[in-house]
Amino acid sequence: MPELPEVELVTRTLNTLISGRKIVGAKLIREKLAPHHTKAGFTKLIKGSKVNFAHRRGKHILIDLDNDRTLMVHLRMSGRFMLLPEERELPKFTHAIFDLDTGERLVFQDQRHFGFMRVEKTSALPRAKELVSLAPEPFSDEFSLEYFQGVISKSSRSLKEFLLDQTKVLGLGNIYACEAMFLAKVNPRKPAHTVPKRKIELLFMMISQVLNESIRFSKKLRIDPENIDGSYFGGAHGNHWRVYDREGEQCVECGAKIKRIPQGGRSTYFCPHCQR
DNA sequence: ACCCTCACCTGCACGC
DNA sequence: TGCGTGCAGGTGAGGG
Repeated sequence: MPELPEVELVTRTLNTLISGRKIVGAKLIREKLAPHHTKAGFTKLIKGSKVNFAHRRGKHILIDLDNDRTLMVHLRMSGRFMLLPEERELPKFTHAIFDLDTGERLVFQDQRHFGFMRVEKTSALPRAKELVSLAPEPFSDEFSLEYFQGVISKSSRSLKEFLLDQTKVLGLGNIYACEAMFLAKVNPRKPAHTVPKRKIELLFMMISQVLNESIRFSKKLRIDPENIDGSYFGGAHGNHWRVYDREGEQCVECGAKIKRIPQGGRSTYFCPHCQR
């Protein structure tokens, strides 16, 4: 489910809950969750290590262990972690379990089976194929207006599809892409390279704004360790989307009806009057 | 190198 | 009630 702010929240929560903990047991239940490993190999790489800290790159969660290994995790649509008491029954769709020295279990649960894990040498992380072609982090200096102008002017895809391409712009998903385009008053259907310069600048600022405001919002939330799924925005923030999931409702700016159109097999929500 | 479609899963909300 | 359809906050493979 998560986009960058949600992944950031999950990462921060994991850091609080499990850094410094020893992993006394690791079990891969659904082998396809970590297709690069066998069940036994997965256990061997992790068991007995201690968690140094959790960080992230884009929407990938990176859990550094003290044995020069990093557990890379992508939640995709429905992956989540749960820190459960020892005797608690395992939830449906539990695909991996990490036993901690506290007696608790960190469970990875994923209803749709899209999630992904891989253990990689920490020193080799920068070359990991999942990470190597990702765009710069949106809050880094490298993600500059000049960079953004450069990539947007080379893309002939629709603006919406361009914004979802993690090798061009990192961290947006379907919601924040729609929200950023709405704030910048840009038409999601226009080929990316035809967006006028002034709107590119505005869009660049709005990308930061939507990501930032959600991260700020997430810092006020109290996270349930038994449900670290990053879906808190849906509940607490759910009515605050400006256009996303508001088909047929009135635009908060002009009152026109919000439209939903398919783009790249997914729904784009926008105001046809404001975003021209 | 780019772009497009499909594939990966389950569950839920909807209309008939 | 049941069944079929479309949709869900993501990406990768494989084709052109």
